[in-house]
Amino acid sequence: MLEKKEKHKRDTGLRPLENVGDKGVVMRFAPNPSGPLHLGHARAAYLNDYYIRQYGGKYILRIEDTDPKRVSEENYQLVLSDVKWLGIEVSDIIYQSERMDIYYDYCEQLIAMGGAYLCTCDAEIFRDLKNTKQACPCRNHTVPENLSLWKDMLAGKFEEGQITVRVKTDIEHPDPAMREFSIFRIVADTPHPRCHARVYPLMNFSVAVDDHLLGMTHVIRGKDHIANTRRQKYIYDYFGWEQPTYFHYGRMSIEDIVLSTSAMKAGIASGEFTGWDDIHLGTLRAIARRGFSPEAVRNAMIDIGIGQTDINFSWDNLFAANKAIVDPIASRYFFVPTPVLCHISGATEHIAHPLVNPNDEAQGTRSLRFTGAVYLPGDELEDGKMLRLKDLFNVRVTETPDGFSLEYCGDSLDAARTEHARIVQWLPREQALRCMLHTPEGTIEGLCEPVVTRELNAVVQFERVGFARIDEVSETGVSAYFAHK
RNA sequence: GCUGAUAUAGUGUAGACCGGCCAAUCAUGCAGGACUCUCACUCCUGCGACUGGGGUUCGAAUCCCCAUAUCAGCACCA
Repeated sequence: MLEKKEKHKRDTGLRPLENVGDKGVVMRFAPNPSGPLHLGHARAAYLNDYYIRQYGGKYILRIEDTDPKRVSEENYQLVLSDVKWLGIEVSDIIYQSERMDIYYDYCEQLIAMGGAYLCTCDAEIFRDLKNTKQACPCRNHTVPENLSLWKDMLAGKFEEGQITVRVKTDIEHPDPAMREFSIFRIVADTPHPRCHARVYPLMNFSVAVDDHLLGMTHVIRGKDHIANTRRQKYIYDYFGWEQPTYFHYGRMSIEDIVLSTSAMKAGIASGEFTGWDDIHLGTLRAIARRGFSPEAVRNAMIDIGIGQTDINFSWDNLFAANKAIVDPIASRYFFVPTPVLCHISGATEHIAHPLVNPNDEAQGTRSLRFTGAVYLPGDELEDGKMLRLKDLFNVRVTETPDGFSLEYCGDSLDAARTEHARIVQWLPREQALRCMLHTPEGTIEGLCEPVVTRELNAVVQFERVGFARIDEVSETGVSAYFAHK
């Protein structure tokens, strides 16, 4: 039994969790609504989701919207719809902006027990003191003084930047990151779309309070939070709470893709990108548009796992994961890139019936009627070569001063095989629809089967070209996005 | 500068906590082959890695130290 478990563990990739309670685990996905979700978010979302599915329990979607400068009404919707696309098992949605009173209350408690003080020092001055392990004068406030300042802060008696609440840690802590960090600030002039606050908790406070109140058993987040975990320990200790079990996964860099929200925003504003779903971006919307399924992203992320090592995200691995999902179900069609119209002499009318999916004959066939002229991929035309038009017949190519002339040379597949003729995709002159195939490297103009129009939003395989998602169809043409080979 | 972490094939990952069964797993990629009316799928074969140096030990990918490289934090962002 144990041996079996060991083996299973390896198959699924992620190591088992310790400290799992009777009711399973409570974990969270906690995005900040400052833009749409991207592949980096997907990793956090799926790693947590993996364990919820494994052990049962609760998966809390916590919207961390305590910085009014970074949130907007539009972004909430983006995040929610992206979460939906991910298909994770969310049991509750919490908005931190609705919990301000809770944070204020706990802050007051923390002040009352001497764990925090109000600091009116200028941020830069404080930083210099902190860097030389010196306490600022505010650290000596008495508890009543602090409580009174806290009330004044809440009452609006200070301007933005004039006062902050700091946790009393250890001003001589060897790690400068641990010394007396801030947990509340004033944001005066930026209204919050969802609450009427002026005093906002900083992440280390709201996260610690919420993780405890919501009963988190395990937290999986990026290693940029390692220091925060240790800072939050001070808060847990003051309140006598027990910290959850943490995992901090490493940095993931992604080649050839724009990931930072600010860079994306700038690019969209300048017109470099068409929008959040521009295929040069690493947003989930872009990934979806290119024809990747959430399951493929999930599998790729679980495969990457939870390690602290910094990694290079590999498109190859995502391609393979997506292919595994899409190949069995994608309908096959002909797409002819850089098409050349060719007349074929010596052939009678034929109707070809290529399989919609060669691995599943039940999906039927499509039919292409040859009446004398076809479009062929320009790259395949070469003087003297025999070509096999897939599911149709063989032709001999001759180069002439004004192009290529093709001559019918039999139906025999065996003949084509013995001559090592390439089997190529083709389209009848009468059954060819304009098709723009967009790839991150550029757009390929071509033609496709007219029935592709019924595949809107589906991923198809253009034979010998690759998988693509049909993004737009009209009577005059099709727009498709290339996923991978 | 200070603090903390990480380092296994081209890429990702297992093994490291509890040293030997690891001349190192699986996937992906690449190369070759079989199958196939797609350069897809499936199948077979092959390629390819323990950052470096010391130490502990009968024995080290695994423990310790140093070096190097990379990353993170040191915000009144998350």
